[in-house]
Amino acid sequence: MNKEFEQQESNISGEGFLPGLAIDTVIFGFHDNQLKVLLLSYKNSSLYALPGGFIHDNEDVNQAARRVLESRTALTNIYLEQFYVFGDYSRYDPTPLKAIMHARGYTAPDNHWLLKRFVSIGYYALVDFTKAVPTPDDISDSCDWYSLDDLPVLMQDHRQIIEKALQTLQNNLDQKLIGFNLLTDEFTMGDLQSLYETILNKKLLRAAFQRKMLSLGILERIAKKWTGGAHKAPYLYRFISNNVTADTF
Amino acid sequence: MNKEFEQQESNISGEGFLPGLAIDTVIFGFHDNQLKVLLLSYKNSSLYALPGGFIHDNEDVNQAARRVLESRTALTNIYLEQFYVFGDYSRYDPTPLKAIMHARGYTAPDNHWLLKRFVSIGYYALVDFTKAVPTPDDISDSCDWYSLDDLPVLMQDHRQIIEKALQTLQNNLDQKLIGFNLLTDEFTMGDLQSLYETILNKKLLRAAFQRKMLSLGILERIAKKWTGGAHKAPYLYRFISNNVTADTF
DNA sequence: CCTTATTGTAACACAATGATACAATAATAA
DNA sequence: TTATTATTGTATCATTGTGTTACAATAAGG
Repeated sequence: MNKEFEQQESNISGEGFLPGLAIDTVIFGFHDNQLKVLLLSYKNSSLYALPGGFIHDNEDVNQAARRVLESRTALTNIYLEQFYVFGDYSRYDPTPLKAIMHARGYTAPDNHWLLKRFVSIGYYALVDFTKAVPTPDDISDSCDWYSLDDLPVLMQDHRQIIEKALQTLQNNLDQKLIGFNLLTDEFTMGDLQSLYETILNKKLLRAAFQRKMLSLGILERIAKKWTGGAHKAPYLYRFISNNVTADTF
Repeated sequence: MNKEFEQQESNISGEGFLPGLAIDTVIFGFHDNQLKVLLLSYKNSSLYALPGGFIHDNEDVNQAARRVLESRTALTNIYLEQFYVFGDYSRYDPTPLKAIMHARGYTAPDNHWLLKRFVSIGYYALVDFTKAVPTPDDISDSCDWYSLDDLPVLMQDHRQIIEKALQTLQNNLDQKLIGFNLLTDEFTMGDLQSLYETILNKKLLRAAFQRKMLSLGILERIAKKWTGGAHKAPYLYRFISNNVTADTF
């Protein structure tokens, strides 16, 4: 697990992995009223990238995505969903990976499996920012949260992947009730509204929002939260429902 | 193009194709108030299958799906959308393809690329039943429409693929306005309602349906249609909008 | 011209949402 | 203690959307 990439690197033919197929995961978190994504930065390189990985030849694709997610966040039972396959030929560009391997002191032969064309299956995950433990993989310097409106320069088409993941999240937010996965277990109505406003990138009417959320019958009102502010204390709520982890099928 | 499979068959290593990656296309049509899908039946076999194919190593994945769609329907400019990647390990079963090749008098070596594990990218398409020209591929006896509620026994997990495509279509029907792609250029409000009822599998109220559709501002009222029935003649409508062909990105 | 079936739409009830208003209430200061 | 302040919870009303019923407007056919 620790020297995973080293094994992949020295495994020139890619034995044990599905060839040409990768997973990229957009892991969303919410903090300081900002939507964040988890990004890796590679050693000896200025490149940032989405957490990703490859699929073992005896492993379900969804399971591989979950493995990637769990190894970068140290969390299990997380909302995770496929959203798009990125398969344009124009994505094919072995130079970044070649550079990474070169920086590691490894010169790959041109027919190395990692330098061939890859099709990437995009997943997005929604995690509790306070619970996730960002964990670099073995070729990364760092694994950290970056605000969506202040992203560093990303490898390949990872920026478009994030953009598309965000669109999917926006589309799904009202239908599937998945926003709660981004909050802590207990939250105020203000927290929830702020989350919705951030994701949808628009202001919502407080009274209507609260009425609608309460009418859904999925919130349990707990206790009051004394914030220290000079005003009425908000209630805390908890999300009540089948703890959907998705994978959809 | 005509001997496409023969080339794939004799090409033991799968040179020129992305390995382990396939496309399956659920092509929907609407006729006789029934939702239909296009299925192939294989020569010397009782197996039915979705139209599918492989991706050339210099071809966009979406383009490959479009190529498959166009070669089975003889249509261009069709609504086509990715909906799910089927990547469970349990899908892996080389026997059907082995049987097909065997029936063709070809005995494949065990390491033949077509007998390895495949991950399949599911697409669905919406076509005008009256315009499509079902066209078998070179290993098929037939390419024909089958009603969704009377499907033959299908290869591998193709039945689940259809089921999932239908769910996606149901979910998208109201949001994206794509149902029109299943009708002829001109249609009555009754045709449209019947289509919606069939896809959603529930009765809709005529007055409310008509009011809503007209309020969307996407229908142009043409002329009246004299059906020969002893009653008021319905108007014909045409769908007005950006002719969305999707691929989404 | 009367019957029949179907279409287009009006009319009303009810539900959902937008918008405004206001009472309730924690802290702080007077 | 009491007034002040900001924020929360919810009532209220207007507007819009949808469910439901009803009915006038026809195309045939007798």
